[in-house]
Amino acid sequence: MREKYNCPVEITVEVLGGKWKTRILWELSQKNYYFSELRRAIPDITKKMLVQCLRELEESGLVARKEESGKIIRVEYKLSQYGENTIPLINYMSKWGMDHLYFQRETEKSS
Amino acid sequence: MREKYNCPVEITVEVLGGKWKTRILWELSQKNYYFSELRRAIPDITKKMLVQCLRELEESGLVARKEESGKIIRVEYKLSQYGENTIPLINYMSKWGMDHLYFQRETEKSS
DNA sequence: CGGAATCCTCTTCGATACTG
DNA sequence: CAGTATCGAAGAGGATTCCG
Repeated sequence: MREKYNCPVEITVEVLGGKWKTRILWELSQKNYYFSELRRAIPDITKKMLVQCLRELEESGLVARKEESGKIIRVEYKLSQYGENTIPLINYMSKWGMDHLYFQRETEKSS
Repeated sequence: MREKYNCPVEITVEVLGGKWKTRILWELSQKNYYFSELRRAIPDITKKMLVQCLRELEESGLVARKEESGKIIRVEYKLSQYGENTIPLINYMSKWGMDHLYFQRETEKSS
């Protein structure tokens, strides 16, 4: 986090910006995921980016990581309690995206 | 716009993503701006990026551009009627950013 | 004033290989 | 299974110059 922001949306862009973070949060808003499940849910993300984004979301306090040690190690990811505050925002972004897609399709037709 | 999306937030990221677009929309949600005013309102953006982002927001149908021809050319930018639909989203992102800043400051204290 | 056009840098992201 | 570590490509963004 920087020291000074001219506008609060800059903070949001800094924390949730980039290609993948909102997508990951959207998945985690549906249910908890093991790492490998999350990869299957987002097939086009690379392992590296998934790890990297999850780490950064964890650092931001939005995502909680739980290691299940056994013969095979599984790691569960879920929204932290605080992270659940992002759900309305993610839902809003999701709705806006769908509406915008519809708008685009309509304006294409009439051109 | 692509053809296929796995998740609606991808659309939103594609249209509003990047460092500047939400910031510009936030300014335009406050009032209409002449180009030069907008530059002063967002001092850290370069002229190139401002022009580029405004063009893309125009193409997306969110921003309207009005040229005032006179001795000196002035161009007014404002949200299009459709673009006003982004205001609630921008406000939500703004509120989330402020809340998150507060959260970060608090968790820093206790560490 | 409001751009367009280059050129260049830096970050983001992807591909691949390796590890406990 | 859930990661690290490197390397390289691509694209976003910045600095500068020129234009009507």
